[in-house]
Amino acid sequence: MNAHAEQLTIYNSLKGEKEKFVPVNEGFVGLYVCGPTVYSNVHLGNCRSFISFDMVYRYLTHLGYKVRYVRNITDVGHLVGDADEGEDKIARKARLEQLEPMEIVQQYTLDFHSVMDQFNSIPPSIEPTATGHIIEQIEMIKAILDNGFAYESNGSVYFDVEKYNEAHPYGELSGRKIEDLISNTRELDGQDEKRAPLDFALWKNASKEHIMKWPSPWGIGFPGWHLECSAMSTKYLGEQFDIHGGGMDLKFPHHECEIAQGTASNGVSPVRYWMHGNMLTLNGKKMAKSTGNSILPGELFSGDNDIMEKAFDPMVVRFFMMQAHYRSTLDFTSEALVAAEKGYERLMEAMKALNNLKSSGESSQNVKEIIDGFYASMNDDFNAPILVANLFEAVKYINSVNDGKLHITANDLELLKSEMAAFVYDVLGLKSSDAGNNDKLSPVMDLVLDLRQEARTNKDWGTSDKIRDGLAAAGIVVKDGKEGSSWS
RNA sequence: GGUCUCGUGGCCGAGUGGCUAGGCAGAGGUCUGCAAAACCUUGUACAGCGGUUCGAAUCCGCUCGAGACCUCCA
Repeated sequence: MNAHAEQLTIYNSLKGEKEKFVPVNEGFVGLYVCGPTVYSNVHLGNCRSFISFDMVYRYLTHLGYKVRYVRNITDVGHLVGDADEGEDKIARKARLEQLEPMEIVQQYTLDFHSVMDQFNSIPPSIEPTATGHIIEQIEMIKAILDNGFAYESNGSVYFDVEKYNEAHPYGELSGRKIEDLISNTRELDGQDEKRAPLDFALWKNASKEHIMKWPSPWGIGFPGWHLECSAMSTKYLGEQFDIHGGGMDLKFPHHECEIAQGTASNGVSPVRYWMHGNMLTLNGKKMAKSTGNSILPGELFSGDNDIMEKAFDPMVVRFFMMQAHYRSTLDFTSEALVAAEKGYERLMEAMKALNNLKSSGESSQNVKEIIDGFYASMNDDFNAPILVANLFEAVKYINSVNDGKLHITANDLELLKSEMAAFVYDVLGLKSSDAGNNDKLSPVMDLVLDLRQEARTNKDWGTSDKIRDGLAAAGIVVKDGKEGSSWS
Protein backbone atom coordinates (compact mmCIF):
# COMPACT_ATOMS: atom_id res chain seq x y z
CA MET A 1 0.00 0.00 0.00
CA ASN A 2 1.05 3.55 -0.70
CA ALA A 3 1.56 5.54 2.50
CA HIS A 4 -0.70 8.26 1.15
CA ALA A 5 -3.69 5.87 1.08
CA GLU A 6 -4.33 6.64 4.74
CA GLN A 7 -5.32 10.19 3.88
CA LEU A 8 -7.99 9.52 1.26
CA THR A 9 -11.33 11.18 1.86
CA ILE A 10 -14.46 10.66 -0.20
CA TYR A 11 -17.58 12.77 -0.39
CA ASN A 12 -20.32 10.38 0.62
CA SER A 13 -23.67 11.37 -0.91
CA LEU A 14 -25.39 9.42 1.83
CA LYS A 15 -23.98 11.69 4.54
CA GLY A 16 -23.58 14.82 2.47
CA GLU A 17 -19.98 15.29 3.58
CA LYS A 18 -16.44 14.13 3.04
CA GLU A 19 -15.40 11.09 5.06
CA LYS A 20 -12.12 9.33 5.58
CA PHE A 21 -12.09 6.26 3.37
CA VAL A 22 -11.87 2.99 5.29
CA PRO A 23 -12.52 -0.13 3.21
CA VAL A 24 -14.54 -3.09 4.46
CA ASN A 25 -11.55 -5.37 3.96
CA GLU A 26 -8.13 -3.84 4.44
CA GLY A 27 -6.27 -3.45 1.19
CA PHE A 28 -9.27 -4.29 -0.97
CA VAL A 29 -11.95 -2.12 -2.55
CA GLY A 30 -15.26 -3.19 -4.03
CA LEU A 31 -16.39 -0.62 -6.58
CA TYR A 32 -19.69 -0.76 -8.47
CA VAL A 33 -20.73 1.70 -11.15
CA CYS A 34 -24.06 1.78 -12.97
CA GLY A 35 -23.28 1.11 -16.61
CA PRO A 36 -25.13 2.08 -19.77
CA THR A 37 -28.42 0.85 -21.16
CA VAL A 38 -27.36 -0.42 -24.54
CA TYR A 39 -30.22 0.64 -26.77
CA SER A 40 -28.34 3.36 -28.66
CA ASN A 41 -24.88 4.94 -28.91
CA VAL A 42 -23.49 6.37 -25.69
CA HIS A 43 -23.40 10.14 -25.78
CA LEU A 44 -20.74 12.31 -24.26
CA GLY A 45 -22.68 12.92 -21.08
CA ASN A 46 -22.75 9.21 -20.34
CA CYS A 47 -19.05 9.08 -21.03
CA ARG A 48 -18.25 11.74 -18.46
CA SER A 49 -19.58 9.55 -15.65
CA PHE A 50 -17.64 6.53 -16.79
CA ILE A 51 -14.48 8.58 -17.24
CA SER A 52 -14.87 10.09 -13.76
CA PHE A 53 -15.12 6.66 -12.19
CA ASP A 54 -12.32 5.37 -14.37
CA MET A 55 -10.21 8.09 -12.71
CA VAL A 56 -11.44 6.96 -9.28
CA TYR A 57 -10.59 3.35 -10.11
CA ARG A 58 -7.17 4.36 -11.38
CA TYR A 59 -6.32 6.38 -8.28
CA LEU A 60 -7.47 3.67 -5.88
CA THR A 61 -5.30 1.22 -7.80
CA HIS A 62 -2.39 3.65 -7.73
CA LEU A 63 -2.72 3.88 -3.95
CA GLY A 64 -2.12 0.15 -3.86
CA TYR A 65 -5.64 -1.12 -3.33
CA LYS A 66 -6.67 -4.28 -5.03
CA VAL A 67 -9.88 -3.08 -6.61
CA ARG A 68 -12.67 -5.24 -7.93
CA TYR A 69 -14.44 -2.91 -10.31
CA VAL A 70 -17.88 -4.00 -11.47
CA ARG A 71 -19.79 -2.06 -14.09
CA ASN A 72 -22.92 -3.56 -15.53
CA ILE A 73 -24.51 -3.55 -18.95
CA THR A 74 -28.24 -2.97 -18.77
CA ASP A 75 -29.72 -5.11 -21.50
CA VAL A 76 -33.25 -5.54 -20.22
CA GLY A 77 -35.75 -4.04 -17.82
CA HIS A 78 -35.24 -0.40 -18.60
CA LEU A 79 -38.57 1.00 -19.59
CA VAL A 80 -39.43 3.86 -21.89
CA GLY A 81 -41.66 6.62 -20.67
CA ASP A 82 -43.88 6.65 -17.66
CA ALA A 83 -43.29 4.44 -14.69
CA ASP A 84 -43.81 0.74 -15.01
CA GLU A 85 -46.12 0.62 -17.99
CA GLY A 86 -43.66 1.62 -20.68
CA GLU A 87 -42.07 -0.64 -23.22
CA ASP A 88 -38.63 -2.08 -22.62
CA LYS A 89 -36.09 0.21 -24.29
CA ILE A 90 -34.18 -2.56 -25.95
CA ALA A 91 -37.26 -4.46 -27.08
CA ARG A 92 -38.67 -1.25 -28.54
CA LYS A 93 -35.53 -0.57 -30.51
CA ALA A 94 -35.48 -4.19 -31.69
CA ARG A 95 -39.06 -3.94 -32.88
CA LEU A 96 -38.40 -0.67 -34.71
CA GLU A 97 -35.31 -1.98 -36.44
CA GLN A 98 -36.65 -5.53 -36.93
CA LEU A 99 -33.74 -7.08 -35.11
CA GLU A 100 -33.31 -9.54 -32.32
CA PRO A 101 -33.01 -7.70 -28.99
CA MET A 102 -29.61 -9.29 -28.51
CA GLU A 103 -28.46 -7.86 -31.82
CA ILE A 104 -29.23 -4.41 -30.46
CA VAL A 105 -27.42 -5.22 -27.25
CA GLN A 106 -24.39 -6.52 -29.10
CA GLN A 107 -24.20 -3.58 -31.48
CA TYR A 108 -24.30 -0.92 -28.80
CA THR A 109 -22.17 -2.81 -26.33
CA LEU A 110 -19.45 -2.92 -28.97
CA ASP A 111 -19.90 0.78 -29.64
CA PHE A 112 -19.67 1.50 -25.93
CA HIS A 113 -16.48 -0.51 -25.55
CA SER A 114 -14.92 1.14 -28.56
CA VAL A 115 -15.71 4.62 -27.27
CA MET A 116 -14.44 3.90 -23.78
CA ASP A 117 -11.29 2.45 -25.29
CA GLN A 118 -10.71 5.65 -27.25
CA PHE A 119 -11.06 7.56 -23.99
CA ASN A 120 -8.35 5.28 -22.60
CA SER A 121 -10.75 3.98 -19.98
CA ILE A 122 -9.71 0.73 -18.31
CA PRO A 123 -12.29 -2.07 -18.69
CA PRO A 124 -13.90 -3.10 -15.40
CA SER A 125 -12.88 -6.33 -13.65
CA ILE A 126 -16.37 -7.72 -14.25
CA GLU A 127 -18.96 -6.41 -16.68
CA PRO A 128 -22.12 -8.35 -15.90
CA THR A 129 -25.31 -8.15 -17.93
CA ALA A 130 -28.81 -8.04 -16.50
CA THR A 131 -30.02 -10.88 -18.74
CA GLY A 132 -27.17 -13.04 -17.50
CA HIS A 133 -28.37 -12.68 -13.92
CA ILE A 134 -32.08 -13.41 -14.05
CA ILE A 135 -31.72 -16.23 -11.53
CA GLU A 136 -29.93 -13.99 -9.04
CA GLN A 137 -32.61 -11.37 -9.46
CA ILE A 138 -35.38 -13.91 -8.87
CA GLU A 139 -33.59 -15.12 -5.75
CA MET A 140 -33.36 -11.57 -4.47
CA ILE A 141 -37.06 -10.96 -5.06
CA LYS A 142 -37.84 -14.14 -3.13
CA ALA A 143 -35.78 -12.89 -0.20
CA ILE A 144 -37.54 -9.52 -0.23
CA LEU A 145 -40.93 -11.28 -0.38
CA ASP A 146 -39.93 -13.61 2.48
CA ASN A 147 -38.97 -10.62 4.58
CA GLY A 148 -42.36 -9.08 3.94
CA PHE A 149 -41.29 -6.00 1.99
CA ALA A 150 -42.89 -6.89 -1.32
CA TYR A 151 -46.17 -8.24 -2.61
CA GLU A 152 -47.33 -10.16 -5.64
CA SER A 153 -50.03 -8.73 -7.80
CA ASN A 154 -51.33 -10.24 -11.01
CA GLY A 155 -48.06 -11.97 -11.92
CA SER A 156 -45.93 -8.97 -11.00
CA VAL A 157 -44.05 -8.28 -7.78
CA TYR A 158 -43.83 -4.82 -6.27
CA PHE A 159 -41.68 -3.38 -3.54
CA ASP A 160 -43.82 -2.10 -0.66
CA VAL A 161 -42.20 1.24 0.04
CA GLU A 162 -44.43 2.31 2.92
CA LYS A 163 -44.01 -1.02 4.70
CA TYR A 164 -40.26 -0.78 4.25
CA ASN A 165 -40.23 2.76 5.56
CA GLU A 166 -41.72 1.57 8.83
CA ALA A 167 -38.59 -0.49 9.47
CA HIS A 168 -35.92 1.52 7.59
CA PRO A 169 -35.89 5.10 6.39
CA TYR A 170 -36.66 5.44 2.69
CA GLY A 171 -35.33 8.55 0.99
CA GLU A 172 -32.15 8.89 3.02
CA LEU A 173 -29.87 9.18 0.01
CA SER A 174 -31.89 11.72 -1.92
CA GLY A 175 -32.89 13.65 1.18
CA ARG A 176 -36.58 13.04 0.67
CA LYS A 177 -39.24 12.40 3.23
CA ILE A 178 -41.77 9.73 2.45
CA GLU A 179 -44.72 12.05 3.14
CA ASP A 180 -43.41 14.48 0.54
CA LEU A 181 -42.83 11.67 -1.90
CA ILE A 182 -46.35 10.40 -1.45
CA SER A 183 -47.87 13.81 -1.98
CA ASN A 184 -45.62 14.60 -4.94
CA THR A 185 -45.74 11.37 -6.87
CA ARG A 186 -47.79 11.66 -9.97
CA GLU A 187 -50.78 9.42 -10.40
CA LEU A 188 -50.18 7.49 -13.56
CA ASP A 189 -52.58 5.48 -15.65
CA GLY A 190 -52.61 1.72 -15.73
CA GLN A 191 -51.05 1.14 -12.36
CA ASP A 192 -53.91 -0.74 -10.75
CA GLU A 193 -51.56 -3.58 -9.88
CA LYS A 194 -49.74 -1.39 -7.37
CA ARG A 195 -51.04 -0.72 -3.89
CA ALA A 196 -49.39 2.67 -3.77
CA PRO A 197 -47.95 4.93 -6.48
CA LEU A 198 -44.58 4.98 -4.74
CA ASP A 199 -44.13 1.21 -4.99
CA PHE A 200 -41.77 0.07 -7.71
CA ALA A 201 -41.64 -3.10 -9.77
CA LEU A 202 -39.26 -5.93 -8.90
CA TRP A 203 -40.77 -8.26 -11.46
CA LYS A 204 -43.14 -7.42 -14.28
CA ASN A 205 -45.65 -9.76 -15.77
CA ALA A 206 -45.03 -9.98 -19.53
CA SER A 207 -47.78 -9.75 -22.08
CA LYS A 208 -47.90 -12.15 -25.04
CA GLU A 209 -46.33 -9.61 -27.42
CA HIS A 210 -43.43 -9.01 -25.13
CA ILE A 211 -40.18 -10.29 -26.67
CA MET A 212 -37.81 -10.51 -23.72
CA LYS A 213 -39.25 -12.65 -20.95
CA TRP A 214 -38.31 -15.41 -18.54
CA PRO A 215 -40.16 -17.90 -16.35
CA SER A 216 -40.37 -17.16 -12.65
CA PRO A 217 -42.32 -18.31 -9.58
CA TRP A 218 -44.82 -15.56 -10.41
CA GLY A 219 -45.22 -16.41 -14.08
CA ILE A 220 -43.59 -15.31 -17.31
CA GLY A 221 -42.07 -11.87 -17.04
CA PHE A 222 -38.97 -9.72 -16.73
CA PRO A 223 -37.09 -8.00 -13.91
CA GLY A 224 -37.44 -4.36 -12.92
CA TRP A 225 -34.62 -1.97 -13.70
CA HIS A 226 -33.59 -1.15 -10.14
CA LEU A 227 -33.15 -4.79 -9.26
CA GLU A 228 -30.33 -5.74 -11.59
CA CYS A 229 -27.77 -3.47 -9.95
CA SER A 230 -28.70 -4.77 -6.50
CA ALA A 231 -28.42 -8.39 -7.58
CA MET A 232 -25.16 -8.04 -9.48
CA SER A 233 -23.35 -5.72 -7.10
CA THR A 234 -23.99 -7.89 -4.06
CA LYS A 235 -23.24 -11.07 -5.98
CA TYR A 236 -19.74 -9.94 -6.89
CA LEU A 237 -18.91 -7.54 -4.08
CA GLY A 238 -20.78 -8.87 -1.07
CA GLU A 239 -23.86 -7.81 0.85
CA GLN A 240 -22.13 -4.64 1.88
CA PHE A 241 -19.38 -3.18 -0.24
CA ASP A 242 -17.26 -0.03 -0.37
CA ILE A 243 -18.14 2.33 -3.18
CA HIS A 244 -21.11 2.68 -5.48
CA GLY A 245 -20.91 5.26 -8.22
CA GLY A 246 -23.22 6.64 -10.83
CA GLY A 247 -24.59 9.83 -12.31
CA MET A 248 -26.38 12.38 -10.17
CA ASP A 249 -29.57 11.66 -12.07
CA LEU A 250 -29.61 8.08 -10.79
CA LYS A 251 -29.71 9.15 -7.16
CA PHE A 252 -33.47 9.08 -7.12
CA PRO A 253 -35.16 6.77 -7.59
CA HIS A 254 -32.63 4.24 -8.85
CA HIS A 255 -30.05 4.31 -6.06
CA GLU A 256 -32.66 4.91 -3.39
CA CYS A 257 -34.33 1.72 -4.57
CA GLU A 258 -31.04 -0.14 -4.51
CA ILE A 259 -30.57 0.76 -0.86
CA ALA A 260 -34.11 -0.41 -0.11
CA GLN A 261 -33.70 -3.67 -2.03
CA GLY A 262 -30.37 -4.49 -0.47
CA THR A 263 -31.58 -3.72 3.02
CA ALA A 264 -34.88 -5.53 2.52
CA SER A 265 -33.20 -8.70 1.28
CA ASN A 266 -29.96 -8.84 3.29
CA GLY A 267 -30.70 -6.71 6.34
CA VAL A 268 -27.76 -4.37 5.71
CA SER A 269 -27.46 -1.19 3.71
CA PRO A 270 -25.53 -2.36 0.65
CA VAL A 271 -23.09 0.52 0.21
CA ARG A 272 -20.65 2.35 2.48
CA TYR A 273 -19.74 5.26 0.20
CA TRP A 274 -22.14 6.56 -2.43
CA MET A 275 -20.49 8.71 -5.08
CA HIS A 276 -22.37 10.76 -7.64
CA GLY A 277 -20.85 12.39 -10.68
CA ASN A 278 -22.42 15.53 -12.01
CA MET A 279 -23.87 16.22 -15.42
CA LEU A 280 -22.21 17.40 -18.57
CA THR A 281 -24.20 20.27 -19.96
CA LEU A 282 -24.51 21.52 -23.51
CA ASN A 283 -25.72 25.08 -23.92
CA GLY A 284 -26.26 25.19 -20.18
CA LYS A 285 -28.70 22.26 -20.19
CA LYS A 286 -28.17 18.67 -19.21
CA MET A 287 -26.97 16.54 -22.08
CA ALA A 288 -29.58 13.91 -22.73
CA LYS A 289 -30.59 11.68 -25.57
CA SER A 290 -34.29 12.10 -24.94
CA THR A 291 -34.20 15.87 -25.47
CA GLY A 292 -31.81 15.76 -28.40
CA ASN A 293 -29.42 18.00 -26.51
CA SER A 294 -26.43 15.74 -26.92
CA ILE A 295 -23.35 14.99 -28.96
CA LEU A 296 -21.89 11.58 -29.73
CA PRO A 297 -18.20 10.90 -29.11
CA GLY A 298 -17.74 9.84 -32.72
CA GLU A 299 -19.16 13.11 -33.99
CA LEU A 300 -16.79 14.98 -31.73
CA PHE A 301 -13.68 13.04 -32.76
CA SER A 302 -14.46 13.41 -36.44
CA GLY A 303 -15.64 17.00 -36.25
CA ASP A 304 -18.82 15.91 -38.01
CA ASN A 305 -21.31 17.95 -35.97
CA ASP A 306 -22.92 21.37 -35.88
CA ILE A 307 -21.88 22.25 -32.35
CA MET A 308 -18.08 22.24 -32.32
CA GLU A 309 -15.96 24.29 -34.68
CA LYS A 310 -13.40 21.52 -35.18
CA ALA A 311 -12.59 17.91 -34.35
CA PHE A 312 -11.10 17.04 -30.96
CA ASP A 313 -8.86 14.20 -29.91
CA PRO A 314 -10.37 11.89 -27.25
CA MET A 315 -7.46 12.70 -24.94
CA VAL A 316 -8.21 16.41 -25.18
CA VAL A 317 -11.80 15.69 -24.18
CA ARG A 318 -10.62 13.56 -21.30
CA PHE A 319 -8.20 16.26 -20.16
CA PHE A 320 -11.01 18.81 -20.42
CA MET A 321 -13.14 16.68 -18.10
CA MET A 322 -10.27 16.26 -15.65
CA GLN A 323 -10.03 20.03 -15.33
CA ALA A 324 -13.42 20.07 -13.62
CA HIS A 325 -14.32 18.32 -10.38
CA TYR A 326 -16.47 15.23 -10.86
CA ARG A 327 -19.20 16.63 -8.59
CA SER A 328 -19.54 19.90 -10.54
CA THR A 329 -21.55 20.37 -13.66
CA LEU A 330 -19.37 21.00 -16.66
CA ASP A 331 -20.44 23.00 -19.67
CA PHE A 332 -19.30 21.77 -23.02
CA THR A 333 -18.36 24.47 -25.52
CA SER A 334 -16.10 24.70 -28.51
CA GLU A 335 -14.15 27.56 -26.93
CA ALA A 336 -13.50 25.62 -23.72
CA LEU A 337 -12.32 22.60 -25.72
CA VAL A 338 -9.88 24.70 -27.73
CA ALA A 339 -8.45 26.03 -24.46
CA ALA A 340 -8.18 22.50 -23.08
CA GLU A 341 -6.42 21.37 -26.25
CA LYS A 342 -3.68 23.97 -25.79
CA GLY A 343 -3.25 23.08 -22.14
CA TYR A 344 -3.15 19.38 -22.87
CA GLU A 345 -0.46 19.87 -25.50
CA ARG A 346 1.60 21.97 -23.13
CA LEU A 347 1.41 19.25 -20.50
CA MET A 348 2.42 16.57 -23.00
CA GLU A 349 5.31 18.66 -24.31
CA ALA A 350 6.59 19.00 -20.75
CA MET A 351 6.32 15.23 -20.28
CA LYS A 352 8.54 14.81 -23.32
CA ALA A 353 10.99 17.41 -22.02
CA LEU A 354 11.05 15.69 -18.64
CA ASN A 355 12.33 12.48 -20.22
CA ASN A 356 15.31 14.30 -21.74
CA LEU A 357 15.99 16.49 -18.73
CA LYS A 358 19.53 16.61 -17.35
CA SER A 359 20.21 16.74 -13.64
CA SER A 360 22.59 19.29 -12.20
CA GLY A 361 23.58 20.84 -8.88
CA GLU A 362 21.05 21.34 -6.12
CA SER A 363 17.33 21.14 -6.75
CA SER A 364 15.86 24.62 -7.04
CA GLN A 365 12.50 23.40 -5.80
CA ASN A 366 11.35 20.92 -3.20
CA VAL A 367 10.35 18.00 -5.39
CA LYS A 368 8.98 15.97 -2.54
CA GLU A 369 6.68 18.82 -1.65
CA ILE A 370 5.45 19.06 -5.23
CA ILE A 371 4.64 15.36 -5.23
CA ASP A 372 2.96 15.50 -1.83
CA GLY A 373 0.75 18.13 -3.44
CA PHE A 374 -0.31 15.63 -6.11
CA TYR A 375 -1.43 13.19 -3.46
CA ALA A 376 -3.06 15.83 -1.30
CA SER A 377 -5.25 16.98 -4.18
CA MET A 378 -6.39 13.50 -5.15
CA ASN A 379 -6.88 12.46 -1.53
CA ASP A 380 -9.30 15.36 -1.18
CA ASP A 381 -12.25 13.59 -2.80
CA PHE A 382 -10.43 12.95 -6.08
CA ASN A 383 -9.87 16.63 -6.81
CA ALA A 384 -8.44 16.21 -10.28
CA PRO A 385 -8.57 19.94 -11.19
CA ILE A 386 -6.27 20.74 -8.27
CA LEU A 387 -4.01 17.92 -9.37
CA VAL A 388 -3.91 19.42 -12.85
CA ALA A 389 -3.03 22.81 -11.37
CA ASN A 390 -0.23 21.17 -9.37
CA LEU A 391 0.99 19.37 -12.46
CA PHE A 392 1.27 22.69 -14.27
CA GLU A 393 3.39 24.02 -11.42
CA ALA A 394 5.68 21.09 -12.08
CA VAL A 395 5.54 21.86 -15.81
CA LYS A 396 6.84 25.33 -15.12
CA TYR A 397 9.72 23.88 -13.12
CA ILE A 398 10.52 21.29 -15.80
CA ASN A 399 10.61 23.96 -18.51
CA SER A 400 12.86 26.17 -16.43
CA VAL A 401 15.29 23.31 -15.81
CA ASN A 402 15.15 22.58 -19.52
CA ASP A 403 16.10 26.19 -20.20
CA GLY A 404 19.01 25.88 -17.80
CA LYS A 405 17.54 28.50 -15.48
CA LEU A 406 16.80 26.12 -12.61
CA HIS A 407 18.35 22.85 -11.45
CA ILE A 408 17.35 19.42 -10.23
CA THR A 409 19.38 16.62 -8.63
CA ALA A 410 19.54 13.16 -10.18
CA ASN A 411 17.52 11.64 -7.35
CA ASP A 412 14.83 14.30 -7.54
CA LEU A 413 14.70 13.95 -11.31
CA GLU A 414 14.04 10.21 -11.04
CA LEU A 415 11.36 10.84 -8.45
CA LEU A 416 9.70 13.55 -10.52
CA LYS A 417 9.80 11.40 -13.65
CA SER A 418 8.15 8.42 -12.03
CA GLU A 419 5.49 10.41 -10.14
CA MET A 420 4.61 12.68 -13.04
CA ALA A 421 4.19 9.63 -15.25
CA ALA A 422 2.10 7.94 -12.56
CA PHE A 423 -0.29 10.87 -12.18
CA VAL A 424 -0.53 11.97 -15.80
CA TYR A 425 -0.72 8.54 -17.41
CA ASP A 426 -1.90 6.12 -14.72
CA VAL A 427 -4.20 8.31 -12.61
CA LEU A 428 -5.62 10.87 -15.03
CA GLY A 429 -5.46 8.26 -17.78
CA LEU A 430 -3.97 10.59 -20.37
CA LYS A 431 -1.64 9.50 -23.12
CA SER A 432 0.10 11.38 -25.87
CA SER A 433 -2.08 11.37 -28.93
CA ASP A 434 0.72 10.88 -31.49
CA ALA A 435 -1.81 11.77 -34.12
CA GLY A 436 0.54 12.38 -37.03
CA ASN A 437 2.96 9.56 -36.35
CA ASN A 438 1.97 7.56 -39.34
CA ASP A 439 4.48 4.78 -40.02
CA LYS A 440 4.92 5.61 -43.69
CA LEU A 441 4.71 9.37 -43.38
CA SER A 442 7.25 9.63 -40.60
CA PRO A 443 10.41 8.73 -42.57
CA VAL A 444 9.26 10.90 -45.46
CA MET A 445 8.86 13.86 -43.13
CA ASP A 446 12.28 13.20 -41.64
CA LEU A 447 13.72 13.42 -45.14
CA VAL A 448 11.81 16.58 -46.05
CA LEU A 449 12.82 18.34 -42.84
CA ASP A 450 16.39 17.21 -43.39
CA LEU A 451 16.41 18.83 -46.84
CA ARG A 452 14.91 21.99 -45.42
CA GLN A 453 17.54 22.09 -42.71
CA GLU A 454 20.21 21.82 -45.37
CA ALA A 455 18.72 24.78 -47.19
CA ARG A 456 18.58 26.75 -43.95
CA THR A 457 22.21 25.98 -43.18
CA ASN A 458 23.07 27.35 -46.64
CA LYS A 459 20.88 30.38 -45.96
CA ASP A 460 18.76 29.37 -48.91
CA TRP A 461 15.63 30.94 -47.41
CA GLY A 462 13.67 30.63 -50.65
CA THR A 463 13.86 26.85 -50.61
CA SER A 464 13.32 26.51 -46.88
CA ASP A 465 10.22 28.73 -46.95
CA LYS A 466 8.90 26.95 -50.02
CA ILE A 467 9.03 23.65 -48.12
CA ARG A 468 7.42 25.20 -45.05
CA ASP A 469 4.61 26.81 -47.04
CA GLY A 470 4.03 23.68 -49.07
CA LEU A 471 3.70 21.57 -45.96
CA ALA A 472 1.40 24.15 -44.41
CA ALA A 473 -0.86 23.88 -47.43
CA ALA A 474 -1.01 20.13 -46.79
CA GLY A 475 -2.01 20.80 -43.20
CA ILE A 476 1.36 20.04 -41.67
CA VAL A 477 2.82 22.64 -39.33
CA VAL A 478 6.59 22.88 -39.01
CA LYS A 479 7.99 24.08 -35.71
CA ASP A 480 11.57 25.27 -35.51
CA GLY A 481 13.23 24.68 -32.15
CA LYS A 482 16.73 24.76 -30.74
CA GLU A 483 17.16 21.02 -31.22
CA GLY A 484 15.95 21.12 -34.82
CA SER A 485 12.55 21.18 -36.48
CA SER A 486 9.52 19.10 -35.69
CA TRP A 487 6.14 18.78 -37.37
CA SER A 488 2.56 18.06 -36.41
C1' G B 1 -45.79 23.22 -6.98
C1' G B 2 -42.08 20.22 -3.67
C1' U B 3 -36.74 18.94 -2.68
C1' C B 4 -31.83 20.35 -3.70
C1' U B 5 -27.55 22.57 -6.07
C1' C B 6 -25.12 26.57 -8.21
C1' G B 7 -24.00 31.94 -9.64
C1' U B 8 -15.90 33.43 -9.36
C1' G B 9 -11.89 37.92 -13.84
C1' G B 10 -12.73 38.09 -21.63
C1' C B 11 -13.73 32.28 -21.59
C1' C B 12 -13.38 27.45 -18.89
C1' G B 13 -12.76 26.17 -13.94
C1' A B 14 -10.67 25.22 -8.40
C1' G B 15 -11.03 27.14 -3.55
C1' U B 16 -14.56 28.20 0.89
C1' G B 17 -13.57 32.87 7.14
C1' G B 18 -7.34 36.37 6.87
C1' C B 19 -2.28 33.46 2.95
C1' U B 20 -0.85 32.93 -5.63
C1' A B 21 -5.48 28.06 -7.78
C1' G B 22 -4.63 26.37 -12.74
C1' G B 23 -5.59 26.35 -18.13
C1' C B 24 -6.92 29.40 -22.48
C1' A B 25 -7.14 34.29 -24.37
C1' G B 26 -4.80 39.52 -23.55
C1' A B 27 -0.19 42.44 -22.35
C1' G B 28 5.32 42.60 -21.85
C1' G B 29 9.88 39.90 -22.73
C1' U B 30 13.54 35.78 -24.39
C1' C B 31 14.74 32.85 -28.59
C1' U B 32 14.69 32.98 -34.06
C1' G B 33 17.01 34.47 -41.15
C1' C B 34 11.72 35.78 -41.12
C1' A B 35 7.22 33.72 -39.41
C1' A B 36 5.15 30.25 -36.34
C1' A B 37 6.01 27.46 -32.19
C1' A B 38 8.24 27.19 -27.53
C1' C B 39 9.64 29.35 -22.87
C1' C B 40 9.49 33.26 -18.91
C1' U B 41 6.82 37.42 -16.47
C1' U B 42 2.06 39.67 -15.68
C1' G B 43 -3.08 42.63 -14.77
C1' U B 44 -8.39 42.31 -14.22
C1' A B 45 -12.79 38.37 -9.75
C1' C B 46 -15.88 36.32 -6.49
C1' A B 47 -24.63 37.97 -9.00
C1' G B 48 -27.17 42.11 -5.94
C1' C B 49 -28.62 43.98 -1.11
C1' G B 50 -28.40 43.55 4.14
C1' G B 51 -26.40 41.00 8.59
C1' U B 52 -22.63 38.25 11.85
C1' U B 53 -17.17 39.12 12.52
C1' C B 54 -11.23 42.54 14.14
C1' G B 55 -11.73 40.55 9.08
C1' A B 56 -16.37 37.34 4.10
C1' A B 57 -15.81 35.50 -2.42
C1' U B 58 -16.12 31.94 1.86
C1' C B 59 -21.05 31.95 7.42
C1' C B 60 -26.56 33.77 7.89
C1' G B 61 -31.00 36.20 5.62
C1' C B 62 -33.48 38.24 1.50
C1' U B 63 -33.70 39.43 -3.88
C1' C B 64 -32.52 38.24 -8.84
C1' G B 65 -30.68 34.51 -12.30
C1' A B 66 -29.42 29.40 -13.86
C1' G B 67 -29.67 24.18 -13.39
C1' A B 68 -30.90 19.15 -11.45
C1' C B 69 -34.35 15.69 -9.30
C1' C B 70 -39.57 14.67 -8.22
C1' U B 71 -41.17 10.13 -14.78
C1' C B 72 -36.62 6.99 -18.46
C1' C B 73 -31.75 9.21 -17.95
C1' A B 74 -24.52 8.94 -16.59
